[in-house]
Amino acid sequence: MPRRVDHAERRAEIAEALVRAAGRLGLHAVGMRDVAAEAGVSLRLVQYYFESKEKLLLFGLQHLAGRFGERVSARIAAAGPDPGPRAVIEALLAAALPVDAESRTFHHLYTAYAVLSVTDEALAAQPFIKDPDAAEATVTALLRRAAGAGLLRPGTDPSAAAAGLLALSAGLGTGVLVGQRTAGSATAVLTYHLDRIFQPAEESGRPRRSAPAHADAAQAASRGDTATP
Amino acid sequence: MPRRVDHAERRAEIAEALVRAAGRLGLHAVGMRDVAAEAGVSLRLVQYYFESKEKLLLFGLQHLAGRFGERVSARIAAAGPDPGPRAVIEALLAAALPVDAESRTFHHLYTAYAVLSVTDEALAAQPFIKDPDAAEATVTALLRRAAGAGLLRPGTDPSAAAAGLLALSAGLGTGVLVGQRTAGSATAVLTYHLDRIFQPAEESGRPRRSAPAHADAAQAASRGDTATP
DNA sequence: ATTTTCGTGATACGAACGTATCACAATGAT
DNA sequence: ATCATTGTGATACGTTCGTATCACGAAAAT
Repeated sequence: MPRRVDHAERRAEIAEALVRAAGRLGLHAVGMRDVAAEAGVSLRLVQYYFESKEKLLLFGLQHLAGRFGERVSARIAAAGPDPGPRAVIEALLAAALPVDAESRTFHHLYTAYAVLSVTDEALAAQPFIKDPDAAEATVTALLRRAAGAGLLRPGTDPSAAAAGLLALSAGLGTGVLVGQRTAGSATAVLTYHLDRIFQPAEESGRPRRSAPAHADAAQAASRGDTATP
Repeated sequence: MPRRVDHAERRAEIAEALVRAAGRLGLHAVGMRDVAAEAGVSLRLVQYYFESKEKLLLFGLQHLAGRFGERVSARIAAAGPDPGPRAVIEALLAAALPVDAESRTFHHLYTAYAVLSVTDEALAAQPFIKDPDAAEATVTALLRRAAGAGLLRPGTDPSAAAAGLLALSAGLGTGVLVGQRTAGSATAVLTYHLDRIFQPAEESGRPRRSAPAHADAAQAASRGDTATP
């Protein structure tokens, strides 16, 4: 049966299997055999396409980061053509919240990798640690632009606010992940804090694009139940 | 040599050893033999005082939570007699930031446990998941009190702000842990956000107790270097 | 004084894991 | 048509892990 096969594609499939298996069993508990079974191939094949477990893990992380990037881009694109700074930031931050199965796995494994990177220097050297840095730079730039356009409340420091938003989103995500907080409440808290940064929409001319102002929903949902009807 | 021995104390010592070993090797990599070696006892003793690894891990988590609680209390007590709401909140949040070796280990292992709890229901059922809940309730109450005393900026929602602060602190902590952010920058961002919640100090009568207003240090240090001279 | 219980060490066991080896079929090159 | 290369399966190896077993010394109970 051994036809010529696309290595990159094969590796991607196996990485996908790793992500699925790790999402189910936990990254610490997943073994080569689990990945092989999940991918529907033999153990040997996993060994063949990734020489060692460490390389598999590394590639899995990169694969995950790539998929996450695509997800964020898609969300931003879905915010419509030429979205305002707030819409972009909102899409960016919301993409990181574990609201569905896919983003839940993202957050789960990202956190697991982060924990591993504390004691594994090969992982610590990986650029995924620097990804948040890039995200922060992006949000900072966005906020600066918004500040220039007078969209922010006075006295807002774009750099500090950006760092805060990213950390907030990450912290909320973890809260959702461990079941301490619902996805709805996390979103509400996020919206609340965006409202504290962005100037409230003025009631003038054309209807505003974003922020349908569930500012009060924030307090209601902040502690508790999902928004699902 | 076998004199009568205090079980509770012994278990605490072993749990301490577990924490040290896990802080060094990572929670995923620590085994019973590592704990035994770290505690300077035989493998059998670890087995004797904790029947299984799972029980050891569970006890280790509780032990860690206990020590963390003491740390927070000490920080609050160190804020002086009858400290204001802001001082208490500041102490609470700052205690969670990984600024020294001890708090670093706290954050590292807490996060590791949190990740494990996603796939391990025995861990998920553990009350340490609920501890953040209690902290959030405390901060919310504190903020409510402060709001009543007119210490907060108008329009602040105590519940949403409390949730935000806790999540912010957790997120910043993770950033510091993985080396994406320095302890100094995390503290600065935290201070910035507290400044955005609490009313700025009025320049009246007696000198104010807290908040020496390094509000501008926040922007300077937000991206970068430690505060160490 | 004897017996029972408690604390401790040494060592063994079975399972699971990552990795390595061997064999061989299918393909592309010559 | 032959040969080297590539893809794949089956299986074995050595290690490490959590746990279990056995033995024995010291204290407490009788």
